Amino acid sequence: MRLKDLAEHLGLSQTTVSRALNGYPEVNETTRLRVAETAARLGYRPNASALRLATGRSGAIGLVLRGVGELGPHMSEFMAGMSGRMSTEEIDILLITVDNFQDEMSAYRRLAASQKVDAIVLHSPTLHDARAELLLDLKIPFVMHGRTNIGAPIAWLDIDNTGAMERATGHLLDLGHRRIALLNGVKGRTFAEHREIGYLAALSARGVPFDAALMGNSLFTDEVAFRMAQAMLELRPRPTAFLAGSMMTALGVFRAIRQAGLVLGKDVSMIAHDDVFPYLNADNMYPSMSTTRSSIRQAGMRIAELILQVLGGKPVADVHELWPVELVLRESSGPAPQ
Amino acid sequence: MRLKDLAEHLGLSQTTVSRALNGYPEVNETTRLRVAETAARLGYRPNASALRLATGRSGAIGLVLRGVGELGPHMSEFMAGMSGRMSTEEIDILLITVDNFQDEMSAYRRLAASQKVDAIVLHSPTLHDARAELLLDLKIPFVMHGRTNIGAPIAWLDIDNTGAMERATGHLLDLGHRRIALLNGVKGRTFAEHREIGYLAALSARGVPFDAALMGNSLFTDEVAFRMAQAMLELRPRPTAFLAGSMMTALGVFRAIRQAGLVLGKDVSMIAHDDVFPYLNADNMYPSMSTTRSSIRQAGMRIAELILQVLGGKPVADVHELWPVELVLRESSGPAPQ
DNA sequence: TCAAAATTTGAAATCGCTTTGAATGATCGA
DNA sequence: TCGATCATTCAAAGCGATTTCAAATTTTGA
Repeated sequence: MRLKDLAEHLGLSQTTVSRALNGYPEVNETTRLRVAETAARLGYRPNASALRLATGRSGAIGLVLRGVGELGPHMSEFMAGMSGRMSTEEIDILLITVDNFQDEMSAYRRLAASQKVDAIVLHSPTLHDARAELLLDLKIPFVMHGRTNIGAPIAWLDIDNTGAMERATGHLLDLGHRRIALLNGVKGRTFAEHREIGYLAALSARGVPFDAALMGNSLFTDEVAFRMAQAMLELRPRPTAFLAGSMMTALGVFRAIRQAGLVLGKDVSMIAHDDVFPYLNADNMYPSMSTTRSSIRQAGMRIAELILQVLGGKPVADVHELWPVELVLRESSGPAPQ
Repeated sequence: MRLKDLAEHLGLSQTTVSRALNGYPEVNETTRLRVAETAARLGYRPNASALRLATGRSGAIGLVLRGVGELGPHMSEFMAGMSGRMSTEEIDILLITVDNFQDEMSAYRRLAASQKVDAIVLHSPTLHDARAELLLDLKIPFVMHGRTNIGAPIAWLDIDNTGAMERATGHLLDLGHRRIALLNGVKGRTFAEHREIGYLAALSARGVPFDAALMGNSLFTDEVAFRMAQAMLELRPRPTAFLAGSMMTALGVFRAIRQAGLVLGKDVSMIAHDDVFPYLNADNMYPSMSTTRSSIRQAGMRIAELILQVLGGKPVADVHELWPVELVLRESSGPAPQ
């Protein structure tokens, strides 16, 4: 069913039918109704490719994932949020995976040249993100989940990682902990750097010296977290508290603590960052987990909204959101042991 | 940079340039080289919309997720596999989320009418899947992850859920367990029904009666698993073994076991189904988890391959794959307590 | 009542590519 | 040597929508 067929069926020109369906004012209300009714009855839908070619808009926004490994629980929650919002607008998400940084860059070039997407979502930025510069250069609209420091203004949404970590660390210090381990994200990523800043700020505010052996940078998986925590627990004096970068990390740390014959919430405290996975609830853990909490799904939803704003012409310099992070205290964090 | 510009730049017609780039035989080799070199140098890429319109192929395959909740760890692993394979072919994945069954059906109608995708991946089928019938009706190629029972032949890839569950249950029975709880997936889903069949088959083969109180059907999340396991552990005589439908489920069961003051692998056994999440390793759990194991990521990869075959014209009746499932015994399963 | 303005419709150009059918010049065979 | 064949190129017609510009019809106003 093409527009042409529909038009013939109605005894009208393609022009009029097109206008009627797209809500242009210069079409008789009676005609519009007749067209709308017939189109619905016959199940007409404009051919997406033709529409895109004619309008120049692709109706899709791109998401490039580095290494198939990036499509983990964080990303899937984020996407769930994004796509929930986008589906309302008949905009879909184009998913592309690449193996390395070089491929990611050329993926953006391809996307730009082939005009497959109207905008791009950039995630997990580094402090000085080359991808953002490229997209700026390619003049393809984008919104960043996180922040970066390049010359030009860009649209972003981020959570207050520094503040969250400063509060969490400060809280543990107030409970008497002096050896607090930080299992942070990969070095160079903005969020990890921000968290480190918050951590260090809290330490120095209380005059507690920083010990490099208590800081680890890695992916947020159960396994590496387990290994790092295990190693740290062998230090003497050993850490009495852990700051876990994610719930997956927390799982690994938890395992290490138990394996060392220690009790979480008594011998060792932990505060984890919780991105709010529906299938892994901090409240339901045993003991329940103290967390710094911010829904990554909501962030995805909001970023979709911001993209629409940017596409709608809002200046990117005005599209900045810094979300506060809750500190939720539960059983896993308590006073330092004597 | 349009084809036209490139052609003018080269002093050739669009026809020749197009042919040269697409590897048609009727173009002089010297010319082809010159075109290819110039195109690369100028960074020419055909406009995706125009190309799609001209060829009638959209270069994308669709994935519709029901309820934002479906985009969980299973799906993200599956997608990682798919997209890894697809990216080689310059085919991208179009992600659409819907809120309910009705919306999912109309999403397919839309996809078909607007020709946004060349094929669709159908997942989590029911025994008699209406979506498959719709797609058949809409004449849009698709491959199913799982199986369903509709009249016509369709392309599918599935794992041997029945066999896996039969072996796992049989193994527990051999260890002396008589009250074995099954935390299965949602009723009506093919995989859950298949697992139930395997479970019942093993029971009846050993003459052990089935107790409906020991079977639960639900989503695979930590939380519901916890609650169901908790309730089951209050039964007298209580179950001495659990079959967990997923690793998330296993986490919840584990919690319930601990909370009941029992020891996993001694007082209670458990075998979980492991879809192989890179961030949640059965080997690394404590105690390590016995599993029925099948990589959902590999399934995604393979399904991408199958889609390409179907698009290439392979008859769907010839596209069937049933993957065996490993049974990996670790510490969480042991002899029934006396 | 009749020209001017407003309303409603349609023919044709356009988007950027592929592909058909024709044209050109070079090569071949007898 | 000359028509037939082959290799190479191109002009133009699609693909299915939107949109410009013009035409037809109706309404308005003096």
